[in-house]
Amino acid sequence: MQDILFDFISKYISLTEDERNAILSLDLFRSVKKGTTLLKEGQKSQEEYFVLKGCIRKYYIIDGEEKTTAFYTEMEGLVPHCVVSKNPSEYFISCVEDTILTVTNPDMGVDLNVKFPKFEIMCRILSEELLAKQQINFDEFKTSSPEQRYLNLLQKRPDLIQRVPQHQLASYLGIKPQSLSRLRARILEKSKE
Amino acid sequence: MQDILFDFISKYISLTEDERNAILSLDLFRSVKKGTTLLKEGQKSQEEYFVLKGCIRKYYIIDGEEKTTAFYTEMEGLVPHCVVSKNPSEYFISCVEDTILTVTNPDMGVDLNVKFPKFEIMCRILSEELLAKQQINFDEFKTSSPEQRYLNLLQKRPDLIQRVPQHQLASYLGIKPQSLSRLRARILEKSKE
DNA sequence: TTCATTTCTTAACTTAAGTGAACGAGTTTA
DNA sequence: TAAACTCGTTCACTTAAGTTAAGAAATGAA
Repeated sequence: MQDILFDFISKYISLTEDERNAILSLDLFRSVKKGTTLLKEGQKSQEEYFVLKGCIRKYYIIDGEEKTTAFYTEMEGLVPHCVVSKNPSEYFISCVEDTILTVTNPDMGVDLNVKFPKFEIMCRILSEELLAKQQINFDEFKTSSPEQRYLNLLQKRPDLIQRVPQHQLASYLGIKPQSLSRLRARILEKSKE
Repeated sequence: MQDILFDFISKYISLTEDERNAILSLDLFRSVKKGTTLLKEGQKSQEEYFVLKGCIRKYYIIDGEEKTTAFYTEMEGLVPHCVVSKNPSEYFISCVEDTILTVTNPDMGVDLNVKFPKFEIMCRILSEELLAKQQINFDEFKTSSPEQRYLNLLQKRPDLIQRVPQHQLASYLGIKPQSLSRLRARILEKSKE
């Protein structure tokens, strides 16, 4: 399981045996069952997550309705906003599938960064990459219709459509579950012609 | 003019006289007239911008139509995606108003980071803050209707609605100019009752 | 298995956004 | 100054998403 993590890290920096052991000694790995809630609205958690296997989602509850705004799958990391802001969380995080992830907190990051400055570099690169990706995603979302967004998702993350319930996908696309159903039927109808 | 920049930096790190001079010696400041295009689709620019005064916008041209996806005003910085990806730009950047900004390139950043490691720290903090803000923004966009988005903007950045043309605001809100007009009329109508 | 719950789809109706066209006000250009 | 543009608004019409409700299918628990 560790191998997945080290493979990922090796894309950004190379680690010595010592450094690997330092990481392993932190005991980061956790297995969580489908449906487990990792973070609740109102909590002041300090936990950061990195998904090794499985899928977790972020969602708000607005007027009693769940609004899923993000999914994180293999090789994707999530620093909840409350960790950065030190305020109570505005949202929930829970497991869509049985999931294996690493759980860290900012102090551990600081420790590692002091011992191994390489880490600071990797974190900066990761954060910049993520920001760039995020902005492109946001732009695509703004400039396209729900139908285009769905077709786009079908291209870019076909796995998500398989592994995630429709009603969660719907709010991820910014629409209601009924509209997603209808939209899918419409696309199917078009493709028949 | 420099004071604005140093005031901003001082929120994150404190600078010595030497460091200030090193920054000033780089000759970063540029004044640009309203309407000037800083970056065109297809270009491989290496320029990063930080707005000291004025307003710039990022827009795509899709099917011959301008789609504005972001505005950057005082104290906001922008690293175009093409700088990170080294690919031709997917979008344009131009000035909504007469604007004063700093223009840097990644090499200058690297130089500064080597001479003054503080800079690396500030960049990381900025990038993390920005990512967090960006994600909250995206979540809000996904979970609200065009009308809610407009009302939200009215709360959070009332200045934008004054200084930016309506048709640019419209695509920023993910809708057509006509729809924004109608939506505003609708809100006005409601508030009369 | 059976019952309850969740999830997905369908349908009818409402509401709002997209589209195409027209108009007036304000700007720019020749 | 006149013509050409740009910008915002309005209107009529089309299309798609929101809403409410109902029912079928899948899932989970007793």
